[in-house]
Amino acid sequence: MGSSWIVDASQTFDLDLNLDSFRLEAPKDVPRGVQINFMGVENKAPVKDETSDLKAELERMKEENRRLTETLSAVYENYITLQSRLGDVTSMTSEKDTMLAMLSSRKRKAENNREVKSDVVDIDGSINCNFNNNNINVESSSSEDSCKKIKEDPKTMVSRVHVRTEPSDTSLVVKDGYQWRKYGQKVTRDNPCPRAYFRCSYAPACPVKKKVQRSAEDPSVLVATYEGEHNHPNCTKSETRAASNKGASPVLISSSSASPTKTVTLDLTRPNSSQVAVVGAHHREIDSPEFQRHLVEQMASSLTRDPGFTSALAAAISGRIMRY
DNA sequence: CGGTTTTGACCCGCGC
DNA sequence: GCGCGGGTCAAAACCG
Repeated sequence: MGSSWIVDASQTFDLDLNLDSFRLEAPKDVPRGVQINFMGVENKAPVKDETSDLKAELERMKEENRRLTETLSAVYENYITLQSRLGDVTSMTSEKDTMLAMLSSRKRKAENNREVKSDVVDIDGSINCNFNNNNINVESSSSEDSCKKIKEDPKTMVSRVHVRTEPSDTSLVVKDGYQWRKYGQKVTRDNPCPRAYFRCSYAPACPVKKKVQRSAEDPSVLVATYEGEHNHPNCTKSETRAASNKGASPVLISSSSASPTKTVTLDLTRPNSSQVAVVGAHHREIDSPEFQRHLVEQMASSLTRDPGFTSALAAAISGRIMRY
């Protein structure tokens, strides 16, 4: 594993989840029919009592906020530690795979061109981890791909995205913020699952192509291979509308032809995960406002699409209302 | 009605 | 030259 950058999304936007900031308990001695406001301030209370109450409340909230911040920091550190350990373990695994692949490569020289996945993993030493659904692994290479056209044109960028989907999901749809038109499907020799061919339909002149096929080893994993670069801006809305709720939703990290290798691993399934670890990506791309905006959009859409998050939010709100 | 998907046919490069 | 396999074409079907 090479150098790495940690992008802390909390640097760009604050998400204050301290629900205790919105205390809705009514004073116990408030008679029925008396209207109170949501700040817990009784209109008829004397000014001095009100001030002291507010001060006490403020101090208590500060203390609670401090404790929550410490807890969050501890969780974040644990996350980073686990992430690095996982990276170590998987890189060791990929090194072992490299040795095995090298030993067996001579025996199956004729099939080397079809061993794209393992080759890319060997060359990149990338992480191929799957925490749970929607976990994504993006691999990119500029010249190591087996595709002949790519070898003829070394500037053509090829990136590979691994998307874990629901086992019941049989569609070959990978939502990546662009609008695609399927132009072919083929059953290949080394994989019983058909491979779908897509072109970017947002711009007729856009040279980008996408191939999507289920992994032969793990049918719940979709492997999307992107060739070329989009020559137009993103079109998230149209893609979202066209793809509806079907398909997995990775984050597309557009790759420049100059970067030989790129691995991006995102875990969008944790509602509290505000950290994104980007390994081996170009710093300028991470710093770019477009990248960060896209990141935030994807995080927000991931949260709102998550039924668990929305139901928990609804339960929390309704619980507060019922208590009140 | 226009855009998308499906699917069989066709093209092309590679290995034997 | 021939067969094989991956990639593309294009007409028909489908859908909103």
